[in-house]
Amino acid sequence: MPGQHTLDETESQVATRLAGMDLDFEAMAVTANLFRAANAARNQMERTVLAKSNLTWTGFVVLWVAWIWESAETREIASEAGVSKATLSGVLTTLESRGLLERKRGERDGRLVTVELTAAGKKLMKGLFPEFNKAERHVTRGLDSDQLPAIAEYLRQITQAARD
Amino acid sequence: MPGQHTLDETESQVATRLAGMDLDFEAMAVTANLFRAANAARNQMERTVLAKSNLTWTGFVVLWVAWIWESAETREIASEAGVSKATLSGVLTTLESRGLLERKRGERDGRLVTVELTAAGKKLMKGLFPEFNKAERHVTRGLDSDQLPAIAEYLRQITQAARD
DNA sequence: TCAAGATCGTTCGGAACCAAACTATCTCCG
DNA sequence: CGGAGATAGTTTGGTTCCGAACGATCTTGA
Repeated sequence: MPGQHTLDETESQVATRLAGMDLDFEAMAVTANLFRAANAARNQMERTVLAKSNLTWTGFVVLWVAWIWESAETREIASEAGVSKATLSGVLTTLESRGLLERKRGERDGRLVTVELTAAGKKLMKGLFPEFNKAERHVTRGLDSDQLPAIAEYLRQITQAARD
Repeated sequence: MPGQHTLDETESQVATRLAGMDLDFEAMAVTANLFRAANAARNQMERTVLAKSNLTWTGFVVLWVAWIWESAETREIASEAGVSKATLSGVLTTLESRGLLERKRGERDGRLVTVELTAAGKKLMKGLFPEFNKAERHVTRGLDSDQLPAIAEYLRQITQAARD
């Protein structure tokens, strides 16, 4: 059955294929598995939690940030959600047209736009987030729970290092 | 200067805002930081390594998989790259039109398509990958190097758990 | 006071992205 | 054989995504 490789097969093929090159294989393994893990977790959550509410990943993250902060400026949201301001602009239009949030021009500074969830948006998040959290527990269930805080900290280090 | 929050500020706001709800905050911290880290690392690498070759992230990953396996079937590539077959189809068309790879219909099985890098594609990857690996080292530089294998293993566990 | 520059969000063009529908091919079994 | 069903990749339609260019607004300094 050619066509599907296990993680181990892939990594040993990588080692063979790149043998002799002056590379940091341990750093490579960390980043490669970082992307694999993030992708797999995202796909899983999109399928099991978000699809039934007809939300995209980014749409959910945007709602989540605005929900957590009660009201957020767009540049905050873009930064937290990890998308460009151009992308955010389109996503906000989509979510606004579905009545989940509202844009408000800044009064003190006319360039700014703040985003606030509508009642419908708040209700959606209130119902959805516990389910989302269940999925978060699901994808981390293979980890020793004593280690979770340490793992979160490792990931923060990567984020920090990647930001310059 | 409102507009930028640190990681700590964000996490403490989350804790405050969701206090009292029955949630697994440690699992939440792991997944939230997983996505932040993957995003930050990806953006960093796109800017510093991929942009100068006019490659998208996915384009690079597709080339990388085909390069590592010498020749790969599209379903393998889609699975390794973490994209749908529909997406892959479009990306392959883009890369093929740029002369970086070739599609070949399977001879034994006429449904299959295998992908192989052209000479130009191989040359590109050979020059690019060491630079990419430097960026991989850069984003992991905040981690204790003794811990790297263990961290890679944690991430494999997440990938595994998210796959069902 | 008022231009020059900085900063913000939107728009534009083109690539990436997915689910669902579709075409082509293969496999299985009666 | 030969049709029913499974499997592979492509197409379609609509959203997300980004960099670059753009207008609008604010800030700064002469």
